[in-house]
Amino acid sequence: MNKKEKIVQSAIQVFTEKGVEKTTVSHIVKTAGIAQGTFYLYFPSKLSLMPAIAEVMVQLTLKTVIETVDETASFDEQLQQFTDAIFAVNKEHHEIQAMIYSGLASTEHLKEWESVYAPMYQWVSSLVENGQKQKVIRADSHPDQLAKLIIGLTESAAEQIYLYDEEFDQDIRATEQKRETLLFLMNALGYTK
Amino acid sequence: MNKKEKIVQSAIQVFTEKGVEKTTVSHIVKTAGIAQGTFYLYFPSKLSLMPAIAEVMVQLTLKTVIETVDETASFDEQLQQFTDAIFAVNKEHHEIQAMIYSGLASTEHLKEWESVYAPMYQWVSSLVENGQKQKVIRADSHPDQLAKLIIGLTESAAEQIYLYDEEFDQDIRATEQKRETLLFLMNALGYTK
Amino acid sequence: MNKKEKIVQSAIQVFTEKGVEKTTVSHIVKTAGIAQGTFYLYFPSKLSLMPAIAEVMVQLTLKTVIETVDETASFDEQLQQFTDAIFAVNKEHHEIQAMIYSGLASTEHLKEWESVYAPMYQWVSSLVENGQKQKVIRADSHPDQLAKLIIGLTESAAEQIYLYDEEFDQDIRATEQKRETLLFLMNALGYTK
Amino acid sequence: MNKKEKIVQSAIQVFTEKGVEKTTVSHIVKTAGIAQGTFYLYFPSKLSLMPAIAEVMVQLTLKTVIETVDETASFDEQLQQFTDAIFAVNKEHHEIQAMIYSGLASTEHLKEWESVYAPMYQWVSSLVENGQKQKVIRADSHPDQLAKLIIGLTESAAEQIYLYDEEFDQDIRATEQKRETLLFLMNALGYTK
DNA sequence: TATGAATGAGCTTTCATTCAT
DNA sequence: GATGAATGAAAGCTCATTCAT
Repeated sequence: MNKKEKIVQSAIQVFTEKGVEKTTVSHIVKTAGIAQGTFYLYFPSKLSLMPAIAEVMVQLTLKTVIETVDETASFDEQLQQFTDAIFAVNKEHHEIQAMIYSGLASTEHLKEWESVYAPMYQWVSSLVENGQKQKVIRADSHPDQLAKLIIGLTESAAEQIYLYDEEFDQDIRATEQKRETLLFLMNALGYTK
Repeated sequence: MNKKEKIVQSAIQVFTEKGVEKTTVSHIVKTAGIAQGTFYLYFPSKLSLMPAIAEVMVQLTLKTVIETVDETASFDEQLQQFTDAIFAVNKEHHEIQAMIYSGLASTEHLKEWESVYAPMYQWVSSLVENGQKQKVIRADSHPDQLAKLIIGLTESAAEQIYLYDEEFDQDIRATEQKRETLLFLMNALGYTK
Repeated sequence: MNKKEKIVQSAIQVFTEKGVEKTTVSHIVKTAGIAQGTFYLYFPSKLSLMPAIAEVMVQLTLKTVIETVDETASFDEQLQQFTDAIFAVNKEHHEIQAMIYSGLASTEHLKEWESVYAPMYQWVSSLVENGQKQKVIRADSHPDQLAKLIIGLTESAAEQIYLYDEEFDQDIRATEQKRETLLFLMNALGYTK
Repeated sequence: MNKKEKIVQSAIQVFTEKGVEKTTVSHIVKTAGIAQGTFYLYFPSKLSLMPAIAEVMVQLTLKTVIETVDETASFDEQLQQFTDAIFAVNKEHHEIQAMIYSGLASTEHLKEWESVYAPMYQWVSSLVENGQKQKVIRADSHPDQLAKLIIGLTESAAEQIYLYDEEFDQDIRATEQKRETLLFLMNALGYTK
């Protein structure tokens, strides 16, 4: 792994462990095992890290989604696998989600958000398009529009469990929330097999 | 207005104007017209402001929702007015949303989130319950569950426009997004008039 | 007890519990059960407390000495009782000793030191004078001079045990130190029965 | 001189000039000619300076003692030179003495006191041991015990002059106090030539 | 007398960034 | 490229003191 990747990985790790507000460049470089100054060879500032982290996180999420979803399965099965994947990533990295929000929001890197998140949108958009082609879901909305709403809904549903909920009985509530989210989604898409 | 309220109001104002990262206690107290030390009479630290701000924002959102929604209107009209209200608040205060996320997430005040957001959940839950009683929406999900998903979906839809999108053509895209969100919601709830 | 005395007593208590550096006027008035502003009705500033505390402490020490020493006993017995008394007070209030040092030293109240400490010096001076009159100790030094050295020696001996030593085996080391101090003193005074 | 030494030296200087209560880290770093942040590279807090200062002061005292005392002189001459040295250091740095007391006392660094003061105790203990070997002083007390008492007595005697006394006629009273202290000491040690 | 909320100067401390090596 | 000691602006926070009640 090269130094730049190492910095991003360490940053994700430290943010996850210590939280956003309390993470410093010093912590990150210590975890990465490099010198303070080396950081600035790869990133012009601390804030410029954020898009890189967001990108890695989106890639990780997309990778998890692709690995979890069986392309040969039916649409409803694929949608269920998709929500499972989103919930799984969120469970592991819920701290980072908040960081991406605030990190991107407080910089001038907002414009990069769309391009960073694009592959994820695209994947879901394709899923929706297939469903429409198979005529198992409604076709009166554009796949891109539906993709946005599906992703927003599923991630916020996961956050409600993993970011704000107490840990007690978390798994049970997660299962319930996933079931409800899927039911909600299927209805929203007008699914009929 | 007492000093504590003044601090929270000023904090919201400054955060909205200057952004999260660049706001300091010093800015807040200057805006509030009080002394630096007075801040610490009411809040033990800077981070402990966050739950108070979140509470005010949720109250403001709920107030906007209540004012916007016509209680005598039909369910579908009420749902549309609800999404309008959420989008309107988000347009005005999108910076604060990110702050609440990161502020709450980075402190140990997460447990307060549920109680802070409770009135909002309750309101939507009642709306859903009415819809179910009128038999215009499906009743195979609990109103509380649906409320969570409705709020999550609508707010994430609004954020996609106001937090991350460019300002160019924002209103047009907002209108479109609202329309799609409402359509999505109506389907998700199995609405039939 | 009037308010002024209450302030001094509370100050001594808080200094003993929390240490010098960490004691605030706020702590003192809370312990005294009075309002913040009331403090300044009795003392013009925080530092002006120090001489009052010193005075009380010296009075307390003298009171302990007078109560402990049997006036009808022989000189060597009285000297032993004196060291016992000094060690006893020091054990109880060692924190205050350091405070008096630094508190008086860092103010412009040093001149008051002599008058505050005068009764103590006088008492020991009388003891010495009696010893000289009874011809059990040497008379080639002035009683006042000897009194100063006796007090300085005994207090520093006590401090070595109670201020800086670890608490483990403290009583044993205190006993030993007292014995050595007394032997040292008796020789220093040229005691012969 | 490295930065750490520079900080300690400057701290001693500023404490001596401005007094304990009024010295700030800001003053110290200005005197040292370094940046504010550099201070915290070497000392985690302001209070953690105290043991380092104490150590330097003890070293300085010991250095003065060693330079002043003629090793080839007789025991009584050496003892006189020792008291001269202690009084000389105290005259120069009486402010620091109070600071060491309060600084060490108000922190959790008390345990370090013994190790900081150890070389001084050792030196006097050796002096005493030599006296005992030459049979010019009594040998019924352990040299370490006597060393403690000698140092405590001499320093408290010096403090009585330089810390609390007025400056008027200070030299005369110092001379007198030194003479009395030496006489006291010689008797205490049972000196016979 | 007594109060205690309010003050604000100034403290300690932090940490993103730089630069000589 | 890599280092890490040094920087210093600026942050969070404290607390002796004041004053309207």
